[in-house]
Amino acid sequence: MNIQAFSARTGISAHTLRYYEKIGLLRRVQRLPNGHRNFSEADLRWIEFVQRLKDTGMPLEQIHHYADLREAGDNTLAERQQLLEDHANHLRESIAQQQQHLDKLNDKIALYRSAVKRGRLSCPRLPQPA
Amino acid sequence: MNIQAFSARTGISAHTLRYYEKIGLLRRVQRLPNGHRNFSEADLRWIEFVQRLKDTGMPLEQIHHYADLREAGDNTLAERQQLLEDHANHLRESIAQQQQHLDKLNDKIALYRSAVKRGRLSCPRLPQPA
DNA sequence: GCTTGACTTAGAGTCGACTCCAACGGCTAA
DNA sequence: TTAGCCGTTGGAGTCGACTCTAAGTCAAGC
Repeated sequence: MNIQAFSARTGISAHTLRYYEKIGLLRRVQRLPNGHRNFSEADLRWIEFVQRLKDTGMPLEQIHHYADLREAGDNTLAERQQLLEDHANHLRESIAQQQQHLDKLNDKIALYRSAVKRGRLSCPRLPQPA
Repeated sequence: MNIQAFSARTGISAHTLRYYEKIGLLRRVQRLPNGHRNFSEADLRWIEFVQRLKDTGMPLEQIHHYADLREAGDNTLAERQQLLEDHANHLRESIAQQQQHLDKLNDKIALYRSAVKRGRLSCPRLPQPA
């Protein structure tokens, strides 16, 4: 798979893919005799996992660390598991927080809905004069 | 409330508060005769709302736009409502997406759990030789 | 009167994550 | 054989959001 095809399948720009290889998120990408990258299905599975970590807020540096562990072999399994569990815990908390934010936002929207009907936002403390 | 007290109550650094005022997220902050800022309870409520928008992924530029609308008065109520509803919809989708990511992550962690017991990650296709 | 410390400003620097640029190579089609 | 692509590289530039620095003001305490 050349870089354009891989870009199309991952939704990551060719620029960014080269950048990821440069900083070590993608490693040992095969090359054709002319020097062009030749991405594999394994690269695809890996980059999809990288995307998941990134999309859930893990910094590239930490993903890089995970890649280091992965490269180091089976004696880093426990550390990788720990890393993923910590990340999953953060994610759980973050989702709960976002849900709270959403609830509050919906409260505010409800205020706006009735305010738009009245044409003003402020809610007077006292009944309007007759 | 001086900038330190306001910083303590919001969790936003004094640096960042000045920055927010500079870029127009905080407006018409009162000053003491010596030029020091004197934040009000209304400033507090506003900045907490700003934090909520920011924490849910709204760029400062869009929050700035909301501040513009707010400043323009009651004839922007409908537009503000729309902006918040759009944002709430994005947030809803984002939460669903994050939840999916979490589920997949948990699947992977489950794999790791059993892998750590075995001491290797790969799952052989065939039963082990006797 | 002098130091200390919190505050002020404009503007520069940092950081993470891209994003682009210039200069080049190799393949194909006219 | 030359034009037009697609690919390569190192390195520079951009962007959002801070974060810090330098130089200054001002009030309180010793």
